[in-house]
Amino acid sequence: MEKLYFDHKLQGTLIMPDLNSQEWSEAVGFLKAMAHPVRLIILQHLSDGAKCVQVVNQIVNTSQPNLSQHLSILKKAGLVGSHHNGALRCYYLMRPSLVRKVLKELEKDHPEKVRPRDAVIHEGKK
Amino acid sequence: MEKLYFDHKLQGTLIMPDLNSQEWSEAVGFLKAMAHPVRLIILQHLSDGAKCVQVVNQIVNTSQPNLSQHLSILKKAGLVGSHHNGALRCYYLMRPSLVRKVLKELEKDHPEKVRPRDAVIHEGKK
DNA sequence: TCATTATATTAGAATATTGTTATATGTCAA
DNA sequence: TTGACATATAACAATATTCTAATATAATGA
Repeated sequence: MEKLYFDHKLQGTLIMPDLNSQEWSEAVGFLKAMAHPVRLIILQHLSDGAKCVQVVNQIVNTSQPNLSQHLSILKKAGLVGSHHNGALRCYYLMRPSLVRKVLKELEKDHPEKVRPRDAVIHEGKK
Repeated sequence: MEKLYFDHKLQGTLIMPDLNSQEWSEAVGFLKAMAHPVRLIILQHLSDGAKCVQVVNQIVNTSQPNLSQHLSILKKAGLVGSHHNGALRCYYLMRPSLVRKVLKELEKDHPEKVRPRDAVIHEGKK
């Protein structure tokens, strides 16, 4: 993994032009972590406030070990953190704004007006 | 795949409460499609305007068949569409607003202030 | 200390994703 | 029609992800 696909020095005026290689990987890591139904549900509920595993386990319909693994994946990606609360362990968002905004964008799934720009670029090889 | 993890009828005031099962799958599909370095680069560049495969191929550092496969994945997910332009094929965003906003959120990677809410919920089993 | 509860870790099979190589299809221009 | 170019598809090996079952750890209360 972590093959280098792209040299960002080439860029002009794009969204995300200034991310270095590591930040780019982090961004992909965020998306990967979110791209699973169980983990997206977890994030959805953590964006409503920190919760202990017990509670999350009641919400998400999967086994305890599986839930624990998914939480671990979210943690490694840097999307959530955790702290102890007695015998319990509670998780919270580490990137609350990112997570909430992405969820909101996914929510309003207005099939947007697509207007393929007329000026299509096709220079071919130089 | 497509196991059912969650019954949305349970929900209170969450982000994305109103998505039905199919819409939820679509949302996860969007994230999955975006969660790959090559595909994220493609989306980044398409968000700057429709482009033909040739041009994308100059930007992304991978083989032609591999690029074609990634474009196909993006298309199946519903994130991009394509049209012919003579012998060329051009791709454009089908969800421009979604893609751009997610990219922008990933861009400003301000490690956000995390304030785990004091009122942690831990009701345990009823 | 011992059980109990809460959570994490490990191991492994099943499945999915990825990249490469080879080949197919479609368009255009000569 | 033929050849060159542009892109897609198929087949397959390599790798990654996922879930389950079993086990481990850690805190709490009797």
